[in-house]
Amino acid sequence: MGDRSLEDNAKILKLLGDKTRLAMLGLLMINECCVCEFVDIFKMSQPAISQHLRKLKDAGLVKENRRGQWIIYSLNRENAFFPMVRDVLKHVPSQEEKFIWLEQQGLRISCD
Amino acid sequence: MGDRSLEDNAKILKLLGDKTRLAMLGLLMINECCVCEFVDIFKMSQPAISQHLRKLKDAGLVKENRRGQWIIYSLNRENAFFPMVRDVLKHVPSQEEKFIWLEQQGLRISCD
DNA sequence: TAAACATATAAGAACTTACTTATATAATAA
DNA sequence: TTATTATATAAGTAAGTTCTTATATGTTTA
Repeated sequence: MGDRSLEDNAKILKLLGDKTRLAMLGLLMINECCVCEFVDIFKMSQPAISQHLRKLKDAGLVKENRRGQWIIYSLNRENAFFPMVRDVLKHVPSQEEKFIWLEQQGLRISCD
Repeated sequence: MGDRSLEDNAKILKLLGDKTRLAMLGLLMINECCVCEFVDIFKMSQPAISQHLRKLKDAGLVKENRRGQWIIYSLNRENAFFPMVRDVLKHVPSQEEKFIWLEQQGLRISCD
């Protein structure tokens, strides 16, 4: 039965069902981002941010790339569930203002 | 900030992030359905089913209609998040086989 | 090399979730 | 009216989630 696939979909949706992770994905849809930027944006402890990113990485939704001392996270557009995530994010308010705010604070690290 | 709306989106996605509720919505996208049919389909206790439906109803995603002794649940297509739910379900395997199975078992109640 | 910075991991606490069993409510049928 | 059927609610429990603080790892800079 196709219930295995349904279950996989549900797992991805559960990951999206947290406002921090949903916003993270919204941000990554616009641009890659490093951990310390997420910390500034969400005003959340660094371990809390790391743990959210770990979940997204374990699901294969994001990938990491070390750039010097920073670890830059980006969307994994090859993931089987990426099309669903993209479609979900079309219904979610744009997170662009958060990048703008980051830039205004002089806290921007990763540039495109 | 638009974070209130983001949070609302996340709440809906959290509801979809459970395989039983996700399948329920997939079924309701095809046809309305009563509680006892859900019980047969998911082979789950009646209170468990009722509690899942309650959450979907509290979020405004489904509505109920009494038909005699049965309470028939259907999608609330007027809900602000319905378009997102519809788009999500496009990425989820069809639940139609569950209705077919129900019919084969002679357990179908609600007809369209 | 030592200090500072960026990130990850571990352990634990508070809260939430998804069941369970028992019981209440409402409609129908005998 | 009584029994049966369909559904909801309540209370309790086990497991899961999301933080916290403390610490470890890896990189850069002085």
